[in-house]
Amino acid sequence: MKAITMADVAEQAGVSKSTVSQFLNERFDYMGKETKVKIEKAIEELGYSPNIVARSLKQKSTMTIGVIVANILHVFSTQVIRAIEDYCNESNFHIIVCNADDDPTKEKRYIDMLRAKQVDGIIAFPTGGNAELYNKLIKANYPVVFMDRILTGVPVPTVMLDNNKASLIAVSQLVKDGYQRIGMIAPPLSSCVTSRVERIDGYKQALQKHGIPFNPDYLVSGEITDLEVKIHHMLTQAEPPEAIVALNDRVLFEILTYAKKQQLTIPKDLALIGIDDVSYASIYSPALTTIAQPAFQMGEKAAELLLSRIRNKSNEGILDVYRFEPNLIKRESC
Amino acid sequence: MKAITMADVAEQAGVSKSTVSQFLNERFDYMGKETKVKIEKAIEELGYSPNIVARSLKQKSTMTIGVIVANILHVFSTQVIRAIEDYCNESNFHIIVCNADDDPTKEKRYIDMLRAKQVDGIIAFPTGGNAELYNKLIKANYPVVFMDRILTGVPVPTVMLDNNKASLIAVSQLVKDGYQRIGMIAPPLSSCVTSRVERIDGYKQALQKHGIPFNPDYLVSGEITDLEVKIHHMLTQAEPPEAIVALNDRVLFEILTYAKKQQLTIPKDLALIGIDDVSYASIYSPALTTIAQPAFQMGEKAAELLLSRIRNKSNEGILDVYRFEPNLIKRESC
DNA sequence: CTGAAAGCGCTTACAG
DNA sequence: CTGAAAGCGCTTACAG
Repeated sequence: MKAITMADVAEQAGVSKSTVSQFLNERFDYMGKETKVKIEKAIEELGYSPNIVARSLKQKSTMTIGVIVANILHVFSTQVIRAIEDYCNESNFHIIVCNADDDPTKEKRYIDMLRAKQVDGIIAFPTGGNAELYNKLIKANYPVVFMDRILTGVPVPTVMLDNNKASLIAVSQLVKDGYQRIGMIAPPLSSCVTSRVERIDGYKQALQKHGIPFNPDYLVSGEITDLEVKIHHMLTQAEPPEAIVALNDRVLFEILTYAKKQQLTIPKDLALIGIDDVSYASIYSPALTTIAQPAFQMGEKAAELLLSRIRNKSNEGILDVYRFEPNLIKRESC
Repeated sequence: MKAITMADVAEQAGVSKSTVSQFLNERFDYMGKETKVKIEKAIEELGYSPNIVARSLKQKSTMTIGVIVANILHVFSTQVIRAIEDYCNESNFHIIVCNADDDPTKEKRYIDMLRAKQVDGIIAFPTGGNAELYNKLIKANYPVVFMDRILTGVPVPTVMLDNNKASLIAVSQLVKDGYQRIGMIAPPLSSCVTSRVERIDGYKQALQKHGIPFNPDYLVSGEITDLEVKIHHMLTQAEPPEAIVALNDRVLFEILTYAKKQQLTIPKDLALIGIDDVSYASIYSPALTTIAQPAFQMGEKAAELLLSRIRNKSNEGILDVYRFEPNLIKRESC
């Protein structure tokens, strides 16, 4: 584009660069009315727009943050990003979006580059492989907020679903509906994905609470691609579960795929409840009972935490884990 | 974070800033081996990482681009963004994601801010309300690529689905399946959303091609929230359509909601085919026949076009519209 | 009420 | 093979 700079405006208006800068930053306290008008006119005529890179260099603030998710294609991440973007937009921040794909190497590259580009802070779904790096950032008082995953030993404000409760609600609902043989199907359990670990723990605790002994044959976890076989195995044992909690949307999808293929009738042959309110829950037959995460509120909270950290420059009193309530949406699948 | 600058590295290594800069930019042609080692060591010891903002100011390139979508929550946009991000990541670019919500004012604000932040180029789903602004950018030789929408009079490379063909495939499939009374349901038709206009045109042309007269009562369009009433009206007329083409995923959702509520059996009571391959198409009962957009290829193409524009600084020969083939995925709903 | 000057952290001819 | 110097386009004390 054109290369109109502040110097050009200053010349055109017949004032100094300093004065133009004052004008742009709305420091009008001592500015003559005439001066103001002259500058306004010059800006208009030249079509001047300030170079924010130059400002950023001087002010050490870029008004942009980085958001590192596992994969933007996951609906939860998309919703969180949308909420973050809305919040940032109101505060005149922009967001750089990065997909780490649960790969610590990729995550590290992004963190380093974002830092080099001087973004004012980072919101991350951490992979778990860069605890040390994050700790370095924190020690340097760099603003970081985590989402969905807790890294032990990394003291960062973290926004989480109350996963334990989500499982409790799910199991309780199934019990209430008269089921006793309740299973859970889960993705692989790497220990860094806190939400998964917590949901499984919550499932076990909920069973206990209801006086149902935990049966290891009723808990299946594995890569999405292997799940079909494992589900088959689980459901064809001597005394299979009558009801299943799907740990997340992608597991639910696999169960539904299996159910369709085997022509199982839901909930008669198999009752279902899923954590994550999938888009098609209400139009499925039967409509699917789900437990929704308040993704937008969670994203907004993360943005709020980060921006307040950025503005206050302090690390005080916000090293907590913020828990959000899961919402049961009762439909027809159990 | 720490405030280690190139000057610190230079001092520590006992060389000048220039030399450090040469080192960082891998201009090793004339650099002594010893010097190299000294600098490497200094960087390591100090944990130096260059300030890219400073570099950007000097080089007039930020290695970041802006992506303005209508709404990241639309699945197509999410997929396009993911593809763009992947492509950019390979080329060491970052993306700033913006939601314009089909609001020209919001779009303008984003464009202005992105420009001010000196992003190297913009990929947009344009709202249609800022043709003039875009033309200014283009005249200033600023790299812009459009996605999904054509603005007449704005000469920019544009990535599009062959929407006409998508409708043709849909109608032809329905005809082949023995349906003659074929309707289409669509979102509102503001003239700027090219894809919608083209799909409707395509629908009409396809009917003609198959010798079926166009019946205005079989074409319904309106706000998503009003669609249920309109669908009801359409399907309860004397001789209602036996089959329907859903213009996009959101329309399809409304039709399915209606069908479930009215307990219509698909395809017996109503055959369906949807443009956009929705996530639940394969697990729905019956599985839904859809026409998929190659969203990832389209996003990749947009990124490729933009980056090559950025690198070549020329506007030559790429002012075309790039059309992508829709893919029929035949399932059970028609 | 306004301007001259220094500085943010780099890069880049140019000189030697 | 390396360094001094100017400059990218802003902001910010400070002087007047």
